[in-house]
Amino acid sequence: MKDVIIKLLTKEARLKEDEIEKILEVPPSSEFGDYSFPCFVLSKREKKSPDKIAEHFAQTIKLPKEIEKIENKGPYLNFFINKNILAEEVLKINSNFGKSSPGKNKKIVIDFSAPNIGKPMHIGHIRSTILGDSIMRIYNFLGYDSVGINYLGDIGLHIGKLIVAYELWLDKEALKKDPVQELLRLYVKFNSKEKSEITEGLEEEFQDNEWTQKAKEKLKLLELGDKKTEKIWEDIRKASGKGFDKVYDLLKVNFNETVGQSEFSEHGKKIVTNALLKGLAKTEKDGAVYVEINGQKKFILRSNQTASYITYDIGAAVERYKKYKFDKMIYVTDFRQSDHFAQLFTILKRFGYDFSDKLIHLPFGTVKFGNEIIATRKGDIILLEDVLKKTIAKADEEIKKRKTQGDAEKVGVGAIKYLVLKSAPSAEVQFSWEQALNFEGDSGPYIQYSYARASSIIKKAGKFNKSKIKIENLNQSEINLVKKIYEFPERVQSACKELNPSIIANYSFELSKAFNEFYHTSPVIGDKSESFRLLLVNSFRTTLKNALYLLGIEVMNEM
RNA sequence: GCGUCCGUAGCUCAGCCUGGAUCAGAGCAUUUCCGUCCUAAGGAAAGGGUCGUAGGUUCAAAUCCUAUCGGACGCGCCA
Repeated sequence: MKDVIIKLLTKEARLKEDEIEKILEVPPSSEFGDYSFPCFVLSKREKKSPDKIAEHFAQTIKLPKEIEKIENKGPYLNFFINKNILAEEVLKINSNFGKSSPGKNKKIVIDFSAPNIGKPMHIGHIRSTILGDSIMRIYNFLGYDSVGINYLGDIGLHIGKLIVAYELWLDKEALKKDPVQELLRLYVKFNSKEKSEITEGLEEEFQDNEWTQKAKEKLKLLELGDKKTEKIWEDIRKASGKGFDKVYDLLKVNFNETVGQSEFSEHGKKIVTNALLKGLAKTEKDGAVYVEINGQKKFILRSNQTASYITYDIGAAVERYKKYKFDKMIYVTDFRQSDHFAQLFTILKRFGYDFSDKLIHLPFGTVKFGNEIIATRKGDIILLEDVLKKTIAKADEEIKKRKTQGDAEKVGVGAIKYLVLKSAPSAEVQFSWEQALNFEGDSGPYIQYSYARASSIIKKAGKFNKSKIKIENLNQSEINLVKKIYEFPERVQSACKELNPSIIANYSFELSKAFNEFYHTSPVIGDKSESFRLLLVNSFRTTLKNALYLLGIEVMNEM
């Protein structure tokens, strides 16, 4: 429909297609038509007022069948498209609706979730996980071949701390019963010990005390391959992995590859050594290696010759490119790491890796609870598992109240996913129980509910009667629904382009709203336009299902 | 100090990249109405905003530019 208008205008207004595409807009109200062309741009060339130009077009343009009428209103040329033809198009859609293949033969690697071993997943982690999963689904939907990687933080000082704590205070029974809680207890206990020895007046984060030293020693032992320490590390990884899997199962998030950061220590160091030989990096007197970026030293190897955070990332990036030859790799992490990734990309480029141009960092804002940013160190966190349990319990309650056949897990998980995805990635997210447990209005359950209602109609009707369809005299709610459905493919494409699933989340809500209005004004079964409306409901259902699929939210026929 | 992000109704957020039309849109909360009818996790309606502030660019600014205030964050041989 839009392309018909664009074609028409290229001829009439003598502008290029992409120019028109840019200017053509959707008017603020449907009284002004479905598309609108503001004539300001032409007024200079034509030496006429935009009002006059619009008037001229309105009188002279010959209309193709897809367009019902055009009107000039001030400087605007308004197009009213033929709703019957649009409706016909919408009734034809199938389960592939919205798919296209701009991504054919293109490979995308997405690095997301990436929790730290030994720490539990709390609500601060859900964003990377849910966002990354959704972005992967969107890419796949558009024909890309995407690979999801979970890059586990299995090395670093927090591991050293845990090993110390594990040796001193482990409660074996507790670890068996609830590995996540026990590891958290150990971690918090260590940190409180460490903190108790901080000297007043000095920057606490930078202080090394007896406890910090112990943790560093363990880390060194681990690097040297000490058997006993390695065993503990393995135990911690296993226990921790159990906790992660539980969450991923609930969220139905899958990865193509799960790999520990520690794997890339040697690769990273080798690259640094080579760069050093080529004079691309410099050495400090004490042996630490650095690269100078904008006059600042960025260390890529410590003085004791062990790897730093960025060393692993350098190794991992190079190895991944070797393995996947990706067209794009996206890191989905907290915005606080923006500088880190900018530096990583610069370093790779300087070291001669041209694929560095294919790397993208998708930063997202912090999830806050009250005014606090969640810190594992203090232990005052809300576990992701608990959040999910609570929303699922609420869903269960609601289902029981209604005596229907809903799936509490799908509803509860859907509520959380929707809550996370409806905000643009760059925005900070304010987590509150009130919002998480609100199943009305702009929420996941509202949308799932619309789907269930639609299913219910179709179930009751039994079968479609495709032969007897007449499309005429559509009412406003039918037109709105048709138009909304028709928008879907465009929305998917912009969500992909902008790496922003909230576009689809908002769309799902708008679509559901359009359906619910239709539902109230237009009875389906027994009505004289039953056959048409039934097919419309079916198209709605197909579209909503696809939209929710892209968000990782499941639908059900009853709830 | 340098840098990044955010500031739109009481609260949570769309819209800003790619400036346009009458009242700047939703949801929650508040007030009112809708149940013999496909699931009321629904629908209809009301109140509520000088789009942080001040300049500028433009025929036109929530949207672009500059400055400024407020908030979050980054600048470590932590990850």
